[in-house]
Amino acid sequence: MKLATWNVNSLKVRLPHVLQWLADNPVDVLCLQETKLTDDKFPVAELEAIGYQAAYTGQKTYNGVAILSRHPMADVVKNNPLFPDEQQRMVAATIEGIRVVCAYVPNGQSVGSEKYEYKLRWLAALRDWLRAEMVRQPNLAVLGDYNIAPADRDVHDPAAWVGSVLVSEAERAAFREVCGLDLIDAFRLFEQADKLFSWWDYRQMAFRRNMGLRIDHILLTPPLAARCIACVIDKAPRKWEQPSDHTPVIATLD
DNA sequence: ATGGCCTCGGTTCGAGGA
Repeated sequence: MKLATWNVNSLKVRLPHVLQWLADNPVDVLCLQETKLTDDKFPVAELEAIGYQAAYTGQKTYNGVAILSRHPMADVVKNNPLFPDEQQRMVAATIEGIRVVCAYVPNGQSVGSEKYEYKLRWLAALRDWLRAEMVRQPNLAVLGDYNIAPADRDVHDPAAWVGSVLVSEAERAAFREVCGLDLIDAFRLFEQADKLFSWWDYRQMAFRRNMGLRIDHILLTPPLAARCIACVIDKAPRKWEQPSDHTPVIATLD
């Protein structure tokens, strides 16, 4: 069983990339963020043609999330019932006995801004909802763009980034609170090389210079962590023409 | 040097992302 997450930064622009990536990597589940599509524009037929069904919730211009699955999906929930929100940032479904949560955590813009406070509130509500959800379904995976680099080793230049949005202490504390529910960062279950990231700015030739952050994560409850035999970041699509600024993360379960 | 680049909406610039 392979579960993956990818912020595609517009599914309209990146549909060919997604189709190509799934042809190369026929994962069981792919969580997408920043689809930026209203539901009437979601490419259901194109995905069905390659064997994936979809649960999705989107809006014009911003945000939008989806779960693509080779297997049937049950109990689809759109957004956090504990956090009424115009912004479409979460979708969940039960697939092959696993509660899959796809999350697009707010960016936060800058420390102390209104959007930053919204990010922290959003994360607190996510934690509260996950706490209840884990009781109902101990096999739970939260995949997505967290917009948080959990530790300095997830940052290409910690000194340059210190205190700024995506790495600030309050954001890291919010991330640790989610992990404190007993959710484990699948990537850190394994020995990993240094300087592996999931996002690079489009500017400054950041990808070529590996000036990145690891902000896309797969969190697993202990029963799933025990089944996890690999977690990798696939840099390949970041080298393709007209890429997303994020690249996929994949967890393999026994 | 506090911007660089990309996407969107909707026009040729501003907002937002990270």
